[in-house]
Amino acid sequence: MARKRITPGKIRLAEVAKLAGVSPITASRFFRNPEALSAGKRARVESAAKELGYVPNLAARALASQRTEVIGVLIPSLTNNVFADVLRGIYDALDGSRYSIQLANTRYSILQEERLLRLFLAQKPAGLIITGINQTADSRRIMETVDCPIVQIMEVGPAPIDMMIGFSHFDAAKAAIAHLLAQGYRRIGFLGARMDPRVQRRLDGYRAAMTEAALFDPQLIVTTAIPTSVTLGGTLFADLLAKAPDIDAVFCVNDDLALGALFECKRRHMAVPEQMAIVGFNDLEFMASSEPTLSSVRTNRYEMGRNAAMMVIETLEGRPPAEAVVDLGFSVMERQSSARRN
Amino acid sequence: MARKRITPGKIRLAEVAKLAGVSPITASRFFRNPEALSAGKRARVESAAKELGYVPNLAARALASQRTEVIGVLIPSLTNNVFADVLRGIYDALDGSRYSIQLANTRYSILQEERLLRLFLAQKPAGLIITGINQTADSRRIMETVDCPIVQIMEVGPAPIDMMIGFSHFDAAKAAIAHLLAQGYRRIGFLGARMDPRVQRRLDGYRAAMTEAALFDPQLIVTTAIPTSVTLGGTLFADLLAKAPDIDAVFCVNDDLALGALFECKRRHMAVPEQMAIVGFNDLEFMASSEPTLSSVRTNRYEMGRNAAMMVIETLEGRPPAEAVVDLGFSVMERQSSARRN
DNA sequence: CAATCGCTTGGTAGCGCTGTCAATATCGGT
DNA sequence: ACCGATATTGACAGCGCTACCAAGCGATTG
Repeated sequence: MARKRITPGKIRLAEVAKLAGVSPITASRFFRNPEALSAGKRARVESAAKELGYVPNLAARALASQRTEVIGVLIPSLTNNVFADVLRGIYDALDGSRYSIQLANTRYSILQEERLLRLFLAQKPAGLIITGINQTADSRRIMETVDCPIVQIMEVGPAPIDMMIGFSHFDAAKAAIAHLLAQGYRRIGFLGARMDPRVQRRLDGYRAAMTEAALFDPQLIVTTAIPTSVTLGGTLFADLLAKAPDIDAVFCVNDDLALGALFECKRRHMAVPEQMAIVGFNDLEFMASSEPTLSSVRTNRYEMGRNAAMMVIETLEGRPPAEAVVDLGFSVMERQSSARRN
Repeated sequence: MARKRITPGKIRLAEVAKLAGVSPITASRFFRNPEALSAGKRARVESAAKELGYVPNLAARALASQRTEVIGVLIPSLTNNVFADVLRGIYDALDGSRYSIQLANTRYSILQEERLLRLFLAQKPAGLIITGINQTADSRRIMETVDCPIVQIMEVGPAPIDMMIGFSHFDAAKAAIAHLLAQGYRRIGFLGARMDPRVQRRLDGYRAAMTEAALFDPQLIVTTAIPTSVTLGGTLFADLLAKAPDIDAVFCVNDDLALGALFECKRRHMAVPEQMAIVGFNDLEFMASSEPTLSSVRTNRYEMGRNAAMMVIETLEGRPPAEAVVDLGFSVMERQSSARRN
């Protein structure tokens, strides 16, 4: 024999409908599309729901409607402040909306990403936000066949899966180097850690700018696969100085490395910027208040997250954004650490 | 008339069962409790599921079983690095398990927290991780009546709702001050931002230590409700110097403030620690590599997150932890910025 | 040899909601 | 007063899975 209802006191949609004197379907519609009801019934259902403290059962809704109101978010790291800002933007945009977030951490592995993607899509998310433009071929194929809005964030590039929001890491790095060149620096070193695809493109931008200026020298480049940290910034900077003692500036692929380099300069009693200019990337909050203040490339991370989430929502509500690819740009923040030579 | 099945090709449990030559119920059991099956059927169902690429429908499962495999996590901030580490611990602990996370941001508001709590609990989470021990009376009541493991994290205190893992912010701050006193500092300032309950308790610890040493002076305390930042650290430190120019040390409620204070010292050409000792709180990564290296109080944030998640899981699997309240302690990291006077 | 036990397996119904389509109410125009 | 069009409402069945209970089965026991 089958089970009996165990919780006879629970408030279901049927109870609300009964109290409001309408059919369950009408009550259901109230929660999904209130405009479809006549004003009278709408008010009746609303007060009935409030009186009973009704909360819809999302599992039942998801089962019956074959979709969820969950937006999947795939980011490579939870620790990196960069993603903290993006996430904050996403959460802010979704706050108060019907949608919620399912967050997963790919740990910079596109295989892990593919695994998580399959997991997500099996649950029919309402939308998807995924980091970067380098996915496995299988991931791409899966995403192209799935029927929900997808936004790739953090960078822009060719062939978006659906939508895209970010900026050009190549251009941003190139602009940072152009700034150093304009300030009169010539032997500009490069410090890179983790070397994920976006960092690689920053390296490409550096290489392009240096080559154009006929100043490129592989000796100026120090990179590692190790995850970034301030301590690592100091270590890499020491390595760079050992390889190329005559450098007059250093471009760091992120602000942690830049801060580490600054501390290492202090340790060696090298004056910044007189003996060594430093430029970071991302413009985290501390860059503007260090001593000396540190130059960096500002990226609009919060806006990126916020807009990405809004693009998903707008699409879901039938108002897809005019542009599928949004370039948020960047700005080179020129501060004391890269002041003009002499 | 009712709708027809729209997706005839979809792989459901019934298909797996058919291919495996067992009843749907047996197949269902395989996914929930494989040990209950005989070895033969287990293998058959397993290979059938793999062959068809079966992925269970979580909505249907949640609806039928009246529970979910989601652990709710309520934290006050996404930006604060402290919570990033905790989150990483939680995600790591749940990685590979059947459980997933629903994350929400209370923005340091216990009213917001209560709202989110109701939202969460209405969906019958498998467990709950909530920050701190200061909830509204209603929140407490709700949590006490709900039937799922709950872990309060970040601090320990009396009357846990269910389980608890953290450390004493009072003791930690007191130990930091004791360290400064032992090093010979006497006029020790206090810098506080945001002033959430845990920061308040750090202030209490400071006050207790200073009072015991007969050195307490309200002029030494500068606090603000503004969220913390490195820049703010510099500003508050400047305020403190204006109020009490004769201080010889400063205790900052977090490392960002400490870094800001360090930069402000450099700007004023005050030698650290000769003219001004600095101690932070949390021991973020950069504290060990700044110049000079900065003393701090190490807190075990990753472990806190990891253990909290494991406590929830273990309880769910019928192996509740021996101790409901876990004190992870702290350690005072003594570095150059608080080296002995003279 | 029947009774008992423990393990595995299956049948039935229902979890709470919504898609589909039909039915009814409302309305303006002729 | 009639017609068609539009807005509102309702009936039905089913989304995919699992709780509950019962039955099958071989082994053990008195």
